[in-house]
Amino acid sequence: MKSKRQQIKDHAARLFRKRGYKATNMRDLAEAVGVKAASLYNHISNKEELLQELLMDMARLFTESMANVQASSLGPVEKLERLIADYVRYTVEHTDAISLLTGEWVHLDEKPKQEFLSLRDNYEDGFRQILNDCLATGHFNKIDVDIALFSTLSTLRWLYSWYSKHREINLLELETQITKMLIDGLRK
Amino acid sequence: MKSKRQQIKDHAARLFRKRGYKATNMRDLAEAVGVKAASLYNHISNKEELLQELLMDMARLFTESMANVQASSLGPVEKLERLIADYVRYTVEHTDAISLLTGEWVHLDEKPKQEFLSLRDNYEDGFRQILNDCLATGHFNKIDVDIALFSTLSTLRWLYSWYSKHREINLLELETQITKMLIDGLRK
DNA sequence: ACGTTTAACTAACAATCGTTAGTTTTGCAC
DNA sequence: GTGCAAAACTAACGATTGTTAGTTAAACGT
Repeated sequence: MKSKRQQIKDHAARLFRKRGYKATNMRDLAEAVGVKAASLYNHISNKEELLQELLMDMARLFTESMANVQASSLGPVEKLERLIADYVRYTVEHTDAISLLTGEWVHLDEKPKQEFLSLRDNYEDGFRQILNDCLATGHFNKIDVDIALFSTLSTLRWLYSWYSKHREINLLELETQITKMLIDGLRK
Repeated sequence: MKSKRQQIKDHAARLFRKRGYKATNMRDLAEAVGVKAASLYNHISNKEELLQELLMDMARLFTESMANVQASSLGPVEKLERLIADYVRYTVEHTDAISLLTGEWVHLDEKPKQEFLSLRDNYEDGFRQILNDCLATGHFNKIDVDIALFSTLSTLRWLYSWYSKHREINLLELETQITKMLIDGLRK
């Protein structure tokens, strides 16, 4: 059974996603958990800690994913496929928390915000590197690597919203489709 | 010279984007405009009206774009190209307001929220229709139209954030690259 | 120059928020 | 059953918020 702290974090993720961090108050969060507001503070130290942990938990997941891929001996395209597959899986498994990555980090205090953005930048750099290796194989269209990176990450970052309306889809099928979409593109 | 009301809306867009709607207070907005908070109410009726108008102004732009494309006699691929070109142009011309489309609409009251989402759904439906026509020409990979739609719109919706870090790029060049990226995809 | 409208200001309100203090209840070790 | 720690509760605080009332200054047509 999940710890009370984790239950609070789960409900927080759902509410932060639905109404935004700033518009979510501790009394509503408490009600969702089934408790009075003051009782939350037996398990957490403050509101921002919740956002901080939710974001950092996810950021660490992506950092791990990147480290594993980079340490592997796969070819560049297989590496790209692995990154995409991880992203899709994280999205399916942590839809609410993942959704916070897009916009809610602006509400972090300066220090944790920089920490978060730093991890995010590292991930992007790793992604760019691998994408660059892919383009260099000659099996891809000549396209600006920054544009390709941005477009790919955009699709992945929005996936949570699409997935929320298509929960019935199979994880593997989703991975396949997204990979095909991103790597093969539209035109024959 | 811009009306005071428009100046307020411009500053609101910038602040709403930077800190989020809920985290932006009327005193800070007033200071940005160069006025005391109470003075804002000589030009606007309340805070939410600002968000509402900013979002609706953009939504109307997209509705127009779609109507024009649909009324044209272009082929499906040209229609798609036109939609993409419009989106890119709007992003460059109204970067701050466009950025609000992604997440800040959740803070609208129920009625304007439904109105906004309705326009958004109509746009998506129009886009899906045209994308479907494209796929039917046989010059594209066989791919789920919902996935293709989602991926395409994701890229366009995130464009503002990429553009903000690459302001030096030429509008036409950006249009070309994005179109190429989205329509040709990565692989030869 | 004068009167009127427009828009600025000061001050303060009512509501809401995150959080703390102090107290009571719960649940488990023995 | 008793004692103790964990976690719930009530009540209230100080700060911040959007907004209004009432007043003064600026701008403009005549």
